[in-house]
Amino acid sequence: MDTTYSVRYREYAEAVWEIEEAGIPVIQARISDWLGVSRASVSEMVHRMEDEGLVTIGDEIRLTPEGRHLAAVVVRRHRLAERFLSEVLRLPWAKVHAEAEVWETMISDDVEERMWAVMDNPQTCPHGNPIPGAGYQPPRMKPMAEMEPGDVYPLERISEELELDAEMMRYLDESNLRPHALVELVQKDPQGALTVRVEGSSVGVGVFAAERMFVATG
Amino acid sequence: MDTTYSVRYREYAEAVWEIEEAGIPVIQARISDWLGVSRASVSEMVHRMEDEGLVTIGDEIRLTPEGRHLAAVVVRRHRLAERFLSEVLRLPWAKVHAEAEVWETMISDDVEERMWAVMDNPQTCPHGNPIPGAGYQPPRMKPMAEMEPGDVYPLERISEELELDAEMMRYLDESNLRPHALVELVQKDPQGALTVRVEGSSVGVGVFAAERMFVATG
DNA sequence: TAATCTGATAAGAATACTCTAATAAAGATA
DNA sequence: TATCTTTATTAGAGTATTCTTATCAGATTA
Repeated sequence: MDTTYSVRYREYAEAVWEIEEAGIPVIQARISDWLGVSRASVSEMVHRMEDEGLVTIGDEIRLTPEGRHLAAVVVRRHRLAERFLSEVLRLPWAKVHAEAEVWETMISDDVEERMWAVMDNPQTCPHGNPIPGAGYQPPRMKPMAEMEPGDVYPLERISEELELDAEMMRYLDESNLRPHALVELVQKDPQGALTVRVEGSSVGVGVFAAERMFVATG
Repeated sequence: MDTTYSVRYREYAEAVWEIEEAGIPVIQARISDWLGVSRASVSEMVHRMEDEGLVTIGDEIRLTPEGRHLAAVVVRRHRLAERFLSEVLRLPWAKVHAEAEVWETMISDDVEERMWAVMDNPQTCPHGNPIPGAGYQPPRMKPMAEMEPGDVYPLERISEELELDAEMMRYLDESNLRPHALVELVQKDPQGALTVRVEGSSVGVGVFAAERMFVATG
């Protein structure tokens, strides 16, 4: 399935999916930032993808049904791999994202199927992001940045964008800021940086991170 | 470690190792056969590898210490991956070789280490080929083709060359012709094809295969 | 209204392979 | 000895992706 498209096409499709998911307008310049390639390269690639019927180019770049299906496969394998690396291989949290970038392209249909079977049909990656096709029903959520002092909510999700920063992931892991941890907002400084209390200790969270971590409110 | 060399260099190094291990003279034409690329490509590639100090080109192509180390890493990861795919993911035997071709070049140091830890320090791949660096002490062996009617020996090893043929692997698996199975030679036809008895049933084995399967004699 | 910023594109070149076709040398065979 | 086969090499080109540099259109700001 979908070995028809080159690794690079699949990674571009994934990038579009994730940028969309992060609520960022999907324009070429954002894809360029996301993938760390020049804008010229993105221009060429998205046009080739348009020729292949994977995207349409307008005010924004949009996945066609075929492109969306391709992206879903890649994102699914990425998150499933993260889960597998973390749960089965017990690789430290900070490393799973980078490894999964590689795994997402090496997992075949057969291996994917076996991974589902070995784990207990996980619905999200270890950071709480939904695995497409796993039937995850997200609770009501809001960014941690919008909590008020005294609020206590369970952490639900750490965005893909934040996962890119391995240092930050190590910090969150060591601070027990993981999905399902109960988080209490202690205070918010004038610039929006938070102090939260989790498992008995206080932890600082900057604005950038606080806008990309979500707590379940319902 | 060794991300310094491109995937293709690593695959060529692996091919040299395996051709050597199969007892075939390592010349460019054999590498071309083994990898399924043109001889012209092999000529260019081995010269580039010579420039990089990975091989020397003489009557035969020889791995330098650096090239040998590189090849050992790739072969080790290949066989470790086969073991993992077979034992942990329970992928059918006939499929693990092809999957491991992909895995061998994508596994990182971290993942390799975790794979060792999850399995019980395996010494061979599921087909009995030694995992370099695992300290396997091979028993005395001979090709099944050299057995005499009435001989009974445990199967020890199915060569890498035979693994390439997924149909054959399925056949061997279904016939219970796996490492450690006790094999009795029933008869040998004039052209050398064997009839063997394994786990109560009789199985035919052609010359090509019989020369590439080894039984432990000591 | 002009300067600046953001986004998209085109031209031209590089990289790391791959191929086919032509040629040459060495070895085997008749 | 002549021919056939195997092996290695070179020349020339193709592919998929990347880059830098230059240009241009639209939007925003001064």
